[in-house]
Amino acid sequence: MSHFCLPSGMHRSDITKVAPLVRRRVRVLKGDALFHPGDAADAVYAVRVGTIKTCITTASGRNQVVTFHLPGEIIGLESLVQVTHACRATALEDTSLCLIPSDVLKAQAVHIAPLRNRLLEAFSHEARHQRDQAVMLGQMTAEERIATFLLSLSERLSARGFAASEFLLRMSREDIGSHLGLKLETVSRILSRMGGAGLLRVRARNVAILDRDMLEHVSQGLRPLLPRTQPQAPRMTM
Amino acid sequence: MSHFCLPSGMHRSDITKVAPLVRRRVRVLKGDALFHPGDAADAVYAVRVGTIKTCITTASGRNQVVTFHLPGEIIGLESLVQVTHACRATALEDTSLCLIPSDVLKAQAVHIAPLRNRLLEAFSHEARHQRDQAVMLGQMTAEERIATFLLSLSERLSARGFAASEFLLRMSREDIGSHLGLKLETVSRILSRMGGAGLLRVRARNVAILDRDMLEHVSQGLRPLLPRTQPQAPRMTM
DNA sequence: CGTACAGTTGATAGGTCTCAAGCCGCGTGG
DNA sequence: CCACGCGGCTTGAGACCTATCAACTGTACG
Repeated sequence: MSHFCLPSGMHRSDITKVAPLVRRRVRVLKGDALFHPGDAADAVYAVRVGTIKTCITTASGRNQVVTFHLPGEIIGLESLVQVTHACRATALEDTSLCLIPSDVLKAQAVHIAPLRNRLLEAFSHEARHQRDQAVMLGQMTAEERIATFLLSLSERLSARGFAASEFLLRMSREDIGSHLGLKLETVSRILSRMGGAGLLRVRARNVAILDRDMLEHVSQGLRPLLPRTQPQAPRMTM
Repeated sequence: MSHFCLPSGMHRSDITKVAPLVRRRVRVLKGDALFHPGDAADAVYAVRVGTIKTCITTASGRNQVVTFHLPGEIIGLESLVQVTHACRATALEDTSLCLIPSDVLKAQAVHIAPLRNRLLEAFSHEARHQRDQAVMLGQMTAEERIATFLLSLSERLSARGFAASEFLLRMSREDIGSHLGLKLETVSRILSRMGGAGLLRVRARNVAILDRDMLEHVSQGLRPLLPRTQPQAPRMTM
């Protein structure tokens, strides 16, 4: 339940709470990086408009999308603790962010109790989010992962005032797959399948959720898998 | 690299730092629970002797081992932020822990800067750990996962002064599988395979790492999979 | 209008799961 | 002390899901 709403970063209200600390705005063009692995980690960011993905590269050179950051969400909390970034943060569309220098944030946290608590909460939230992601990757099928992912996107977007049931996927099929531990072909197939089953309407990167209840059932594995090819006569009378 | 040393909780030195705050000791017998989901989350624990597993149950009723907590590691950091536990913490052997009430910890953190930083670090560490877990589940094969898991155990045990290359698995094959997103049969098969290949010596829950270099190669997918059946004559001269 | 890239779809291969049978170690009780 | 039974573990055969390889379509952009 509560483990499976997978938004990341702080809540909406957090943005306004720390508003006085914001030092400047940053713009990142589609495809450009906000920071690279190895860069000095000296600021925390909040997405104002746009979308950012953070990717990590493993020792063996494989890449994985760790998180998609939507408007209102926080990036780079780790810079309060570490000196360099481990991830690469890339803009999926032209994006503008608020920048708060991490030393300012740390200095202010000494005096302001609510801010301290907010930081703890944000970290805790991040840990929970990553744990839920691990649980998802550990035991969900491809269909369950994609259903969960779409519902999470829907929820987070609607929390920011966007339409809950019709939205644009800012990321490629490959990005989605990377985030969910799947290949792009599998993502594509399952989106098509969900479209065919009437759960979604998918046209390129436009997605409309047509049957949210059913999608939730799928996300919890309560439903036999959707038909792989066409349904056929399910079982003849012997 | 640094992403794949997967210890959880604070470092060794943390234990002593917060020693004055410790209010009492707790003992949990093998198989018993330290706390259940829904229980009030009002304390943070540090393992003194023994091993604890924390499990989460998803909305669909499936269970997953989130973390194994070895001596020196921290449990229940979330209680600084949340009022109830989401996980179940179970002892894998008779275990004794230090208990620090979370309100005491929070109160002290107001005055003691190093403690504050420690808490942030611990949270950040936890988030990183969970992220690495997600990356592992997202793209590693069963062999890579198990190699990574064994190396992580070895590293964490040796950090606490235990032997690095020969240790006892406190958890069942099923627990390992649950933690790694695999079934117990797969865990068993792969341990056997690694034994047969000379990387390990496995007898029941005793594990000895015989070829750490090779195990590291396997953990990074740099090696063609170990032979599935018996090694046979590796390759005859045609 | 053609190139390039993202996405779709098909056929096949491969890894892990499932189901099933047996083995082993250990605690219990005769 | 040994027989027994149970849970944890091993091993095998087959099915299933997802990856892989490949062809093709559509679409954005020069």
